[in-house]
Amino acid sequence: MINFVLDPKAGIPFYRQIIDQIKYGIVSGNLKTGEQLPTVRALAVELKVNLNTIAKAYKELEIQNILETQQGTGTFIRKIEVRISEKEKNKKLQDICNEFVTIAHSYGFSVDDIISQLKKQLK
Amino acid sequence: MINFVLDPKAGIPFYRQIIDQIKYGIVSGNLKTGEQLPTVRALAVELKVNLNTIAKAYKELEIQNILETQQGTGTFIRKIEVRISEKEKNKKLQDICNEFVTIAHSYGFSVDDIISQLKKQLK
DNA sequence: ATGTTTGTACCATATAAATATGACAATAGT
DNA sequence: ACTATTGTCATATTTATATGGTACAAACAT
Repeated sequence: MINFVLDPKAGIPFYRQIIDQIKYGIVSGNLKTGEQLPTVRALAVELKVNLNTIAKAYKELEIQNILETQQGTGTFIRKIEVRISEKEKNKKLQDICNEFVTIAHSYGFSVDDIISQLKKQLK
Repeated sequence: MINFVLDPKAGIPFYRQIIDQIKYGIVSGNLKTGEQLPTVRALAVELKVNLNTIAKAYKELEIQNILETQQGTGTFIRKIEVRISEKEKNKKLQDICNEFVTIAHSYGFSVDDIISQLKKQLK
C-alpha cells in the first residue's frame, strides 16, 4: 500500500500526482499485482479532494490497462493475463522500447542511461 | 540538433515538453552554444502544432536567458551555462523510466525483459 | 429484501492550453 | 528597393483540463 501525498504547490494536477504515485508504487513493488487500492471516497477524504479527482486518476489508469475496476467492489492493480504468442510479445516489447528510447533521446538520455537507471530500480 | 518529440499522453503541455527538451538538450550536449534552433514555423509544422505554441516555448526560454532571438534571423542557444541539478536530471530520467516500466509491466514484461531488449538494440 | 459500499455518470464552473488569423518589425539576400 | 524569411504581438475562439456537487447503478453482506 502507498501513503499518498498531494502537493498543491507542485504545479501538477492532483489527479496526475495520484497517477504518478500509483505508477511509482507498481515499479517500486510497493503495489503488488491484484492489490486493492483505497476506494475513491476513502482516498478523496484522506487527501481532502473531490471523489471525482480520484475517480479520474483511477479511470485513466484503467484505460491504460494498469488498473482494473469493479463497480461495487473496488479498484485493483491489474493481473496480467498473457494470451498472445511469443512472437507477438517480442514485437510488443520492441515497440514499447523503441517508443521510449525515442522519448528519452529527445531529452538527451542514452540507452545506457536508461539501462543503468532500470538496474538501479531492481535493487 | 534535437529530434523533438511530443507525447500527448504525457499529461505535460506541449510547450513545456519543448522547453524541457531544449534545456536537457543543452545540458546533455546535444545543443551547443550558438546553435540555431528550428524556426518557429518549421518546428510547428514538424510537430503538427500551432506556431504560437512553439513561440511560447522559445519566448519563455528567452526570458530565462537560455535562448537568444533575433527577429528576422532566428533563435539561438545563448552562451550561458544551463544548470540542472543532478537530482533534477535523475528525477527526469526516473520519470521517463517509470512511465516506461509501468506500461511494459501492464503487458506482462519485467524490468529484466526490458533491459535485455534494450541491450539487444545497442548491438 | 434492504441497506451499505463500491465505482460511474452527468452537470456546472473556472482555468489553462492550443489554435486561428492577421498585422507588424527586423534581418538577409537579391 | 524589393522580396522572402525570421520572430513578435494582439485578439478572438475553441478545445481540453481540472475540480467540485449530486444523483445513479452494480456488487455485496446481512
